[in-house]
Amino acid sequence: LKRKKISIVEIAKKLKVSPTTISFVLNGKAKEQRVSDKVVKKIEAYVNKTGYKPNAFAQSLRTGKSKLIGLMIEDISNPFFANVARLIEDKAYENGYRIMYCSTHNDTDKAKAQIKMFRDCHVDGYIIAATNGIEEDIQRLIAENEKVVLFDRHFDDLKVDSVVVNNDESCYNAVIHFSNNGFKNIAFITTDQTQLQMTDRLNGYKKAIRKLKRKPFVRKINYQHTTEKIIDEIKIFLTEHPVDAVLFATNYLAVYGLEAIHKLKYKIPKDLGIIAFDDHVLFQLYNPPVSVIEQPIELISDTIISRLLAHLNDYDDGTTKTESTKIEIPTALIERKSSQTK
Amino acid sequence: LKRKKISIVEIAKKLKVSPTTISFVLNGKAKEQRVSDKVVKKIEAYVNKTGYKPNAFAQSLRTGKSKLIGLMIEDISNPFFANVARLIEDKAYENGYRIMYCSTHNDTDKAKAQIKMFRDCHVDGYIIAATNGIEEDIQRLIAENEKVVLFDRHFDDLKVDSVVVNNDESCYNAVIHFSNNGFKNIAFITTDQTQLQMTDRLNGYKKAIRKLKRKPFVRKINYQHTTEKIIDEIKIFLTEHPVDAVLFATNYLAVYGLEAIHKLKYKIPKDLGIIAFDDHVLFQLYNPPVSVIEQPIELISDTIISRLLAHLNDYDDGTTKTESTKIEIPTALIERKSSQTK
DNA sequence: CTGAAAGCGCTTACAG
DNA sequence: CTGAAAGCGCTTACAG
Repeated sequence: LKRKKISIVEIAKKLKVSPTTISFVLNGKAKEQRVSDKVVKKIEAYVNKTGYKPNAFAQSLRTGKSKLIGLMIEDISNPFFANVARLIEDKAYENGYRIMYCSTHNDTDKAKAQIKMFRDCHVDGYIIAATNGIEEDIQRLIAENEKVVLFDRHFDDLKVDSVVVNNDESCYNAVIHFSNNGFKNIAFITTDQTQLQMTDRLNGYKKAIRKLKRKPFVRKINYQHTTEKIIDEIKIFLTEHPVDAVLFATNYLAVYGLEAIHKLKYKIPKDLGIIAFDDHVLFQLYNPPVSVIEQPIELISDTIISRLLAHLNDYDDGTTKTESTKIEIPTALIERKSSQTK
Repeated sequence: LKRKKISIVEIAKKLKVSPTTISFVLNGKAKEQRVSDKVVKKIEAYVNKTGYKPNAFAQSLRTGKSKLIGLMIEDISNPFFANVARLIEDKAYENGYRIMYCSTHNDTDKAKAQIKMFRDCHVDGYIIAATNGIEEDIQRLIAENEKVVLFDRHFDDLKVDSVVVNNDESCYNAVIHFSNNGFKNIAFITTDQTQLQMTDRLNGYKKAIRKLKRKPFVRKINYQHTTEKIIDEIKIFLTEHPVDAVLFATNYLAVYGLEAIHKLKYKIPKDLGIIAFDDHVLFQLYNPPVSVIEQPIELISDTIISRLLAHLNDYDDGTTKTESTKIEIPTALIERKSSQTK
């Protein structure tokens, strides 16, 4: 019942040429193999007419390449990851690659299982927003000469491509911006996760506070807690400390923070200035609009996929070998109403 | 450099059995083929020790099955679709299937291209939240005996499994709930899209309004407009009509609506009652919390995947043939503060 | 109870 | 310029 797919051998018979010749034409080796123009035309005409597509399983089995890229992110419902995923997918497609997704929700076991899964699927390359505890697994991939690009988070002592933003400097600048706008007691609300990108953000905050000779106010929230509990914790923190500005280390913490502030009936920015790390559709809609440290998603995505493609092409050449490197991309501080002069 | 994957033939040599026997054991046909216990134990021990996984490309090439399901949704950043996707993926995994995603963003051309793409990838089954204009493409899949389950939207005259909620009745009930809580002039804000699930929602609203002998207030918003424009349009609609309650046909319209209401400085529910179709994390956080028509995501996901698996198993049997049917799943009206007695 | 052999649909050295 | 043949790693009739 199922429509039988036509094979290269059947086309060969019909066109009275060999499968070899067809394969050459299909893979752009017509010139190289000096296939006659007449034959090329004949084959191309037939393929266009019938819409013949080679069986990808047979190709992968034969060549050992899957034309598949494994993309591991934290959470597809986070707009940052959703957008990066979409942009990477588009660019990958243009280059003949397909994407296999997965979300880890910061679960180390899930991440480890997923890497195994990618391996079992013979992906040609890996793009990974790492969780804690998978350093060894990534180390193993590299040792086996797999093509890997990390992003959003990186490991300091791993010889691997990584694409990150300048977390440290971004937070430093945000605190200075608060200060320039008259805010004095500037707090930092972050998660209790020990991933490098989070500790970098904290370090940037601390550095600025030291520079300003101010008192630091840091609250680390347990990410596992329920929404309600997180909101409560932020409320309590804000009432117990004499702060007049808050830098939130992630967009979701800021969403919860806005709710806490609303419940406390604090006015933004009069009672409390706000900046969030990472944009969110709400921050533009909110009243007043919320200032953010914006990550340049397109540049990040382009950089990731370009690096990976470079490595993937290495493999074909055998001669060249792209060096692995850490690429730091600058953020932009979008100054909306929530952090303007009191 | 790349770690060479071990093959079934090499294992066969090492274990001094035939590849056939290993294949039987791996595919659970040991009993059926009366492979001796001793040999089964030997093979299983080796497989567990080495973590051998058969090459999926070779399997697919040989069997003609990919163990892949194509999942087409509107937008992965919409929490409804994100959650459905995650639940379906989990259930599919348990049954040995992997998922290939794509988002259509309601673009007919993209949807058509994606169906082709799924075909080229030899997916065993299709789960589709249809856009307009792909009725023929789905019709063609069915004609070719592909396994298809539609969800969220359906086509009336297509003989295909579809899993939808009772859009009509849900909106009817929401309007009646407004009325029972003392709201009189109840508006419906929806999109200008003509998909069946949207027109069903409108019909439910109209039916209730007729039943209540009230005046209908309907505003259809162009979904292509910018966020700012949509908010403006809602503001204008609310000021120009004497309404005291609004039922929003989608969660995103309600998010924009809340912003419009905020700008108008209307109090909820005193000045305006609110109900949204489909939940959203904000609606629980909002002050006051927003009543919603909740779609039972887990039941929906389970139903979709169960139906598809049933069809997929049909194919193996050859004898049974699961009948296609439309399954309507009831929603629940979550009564939060925003629609309570004025 | 077990194994040798064919074949899924490609690509690629190799021969001419 | 073109084609016959081997082989990627499986599964499955078939033979014993």
